[in-house]
Amino acid sequence: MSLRSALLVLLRIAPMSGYELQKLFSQSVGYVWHAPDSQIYPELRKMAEKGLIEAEEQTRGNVATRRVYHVTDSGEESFAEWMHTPLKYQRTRDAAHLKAAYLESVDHESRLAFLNDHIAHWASELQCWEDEIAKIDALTTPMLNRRLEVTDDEDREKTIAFKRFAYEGLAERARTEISWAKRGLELADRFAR
Amino acid sequence: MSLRSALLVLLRIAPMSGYELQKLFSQSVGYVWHAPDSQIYPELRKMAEKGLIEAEEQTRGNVATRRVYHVTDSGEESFAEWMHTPLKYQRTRDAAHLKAAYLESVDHESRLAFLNDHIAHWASELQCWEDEIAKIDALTTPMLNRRLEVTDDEDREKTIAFKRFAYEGLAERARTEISWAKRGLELADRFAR
DNA sequence: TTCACCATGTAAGTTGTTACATGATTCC
DNA sequence: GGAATCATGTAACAACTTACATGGTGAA
Repeated sequence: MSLRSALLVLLRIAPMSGYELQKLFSQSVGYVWHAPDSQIYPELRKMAEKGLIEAEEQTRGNVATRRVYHVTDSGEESFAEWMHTPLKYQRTRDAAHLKAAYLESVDHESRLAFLNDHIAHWASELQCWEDEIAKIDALTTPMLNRRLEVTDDEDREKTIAFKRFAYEGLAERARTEISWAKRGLELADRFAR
Repeated sequence: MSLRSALLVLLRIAPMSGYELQKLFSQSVGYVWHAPDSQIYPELRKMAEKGLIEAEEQTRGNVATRRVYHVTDSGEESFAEWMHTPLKYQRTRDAAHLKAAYLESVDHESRLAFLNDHIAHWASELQCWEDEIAKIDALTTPMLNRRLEVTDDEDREKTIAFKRFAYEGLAERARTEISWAKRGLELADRFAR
């Protein structure tokens, strides 16, 4: 049910269409949660059926319509419930570490390729999160600013602080992965002929 | 297809039945990869159909049978191919960080509960990996020892080193999550009344 | 004989991926 | 007129979860 929570979270910030949600999911927010449009539209329909959100149908031009969803009271309740419910931590499924455990069975070049890929992947994620943190500090995040507009003065610092905290955690994880893989490169060099 | 790879990896160490694989998946190995029996048995069947593994049927007592699978040449090839193929890093879906970003919307106690849960979860994972590393160092890991038995002397150090390296990465990640959540506790205290 | 463990599955449902499908609007 | 973007979906499949279902073996 976490796609539902992710959608609720975003719609709470501002009413949006499926298309806009999908765009967010393929940009910065997408690095925390991602879903393709084929999953978003049906889920929005289901949420509307359950009364968690409501659609306001807008006509674009003469024919096209767009559905802008907003969170209902029942949706707010559902969000609060999710926030108060302990997370189910599911079992790890970590292909990278599984592979790493068997690197002795491949040649030096393949080891380097694997480790450099790992570094490149996490470096790009890190970049994304550092950018996001910089934007939070500069107050140039559109989504955060929209949220702050409807936030009491006294709660603004808190809102910003936890947002930053979340992204810091993601950045730290990326750094951990990078430094691990770099140590792997050193290890690989030790076993190179 | 990574369940397939995980099964191949384990069967390469030693021929095993589905039951034994399932037990490994719910013990130490299960912290790198996990799958329930309902997924394992059908997958083994499919792999046997494709010729990646072969079953040796053993009768237990008078009636029961157990199928001990071993990796075929074709399975070895498939393993090698997997090792040489770049990983597809899929998009993050991280409920913990998603929730963390909205901690300002709940009360102090709920914040503490969330963060302490996070710490407890990762502390238990960390414990598991540190134990595993200690066992690797003491050469008391049954699976690793089985692998070492069929490994050339010159490759043993390498085999041990990469295994340790993999678990170190998992341990470091757990430590990162714990220290992040601890900073979260400090942050929560700052906003407590 | 009862309990822990060995052993193998099916079934239904949810979630996520990939590919396909369509058409409108806006700006250059 | 064409390209980028807006906008909404369906279909098929793959992966994973949860619950159910069955029965044998071995040791106290």
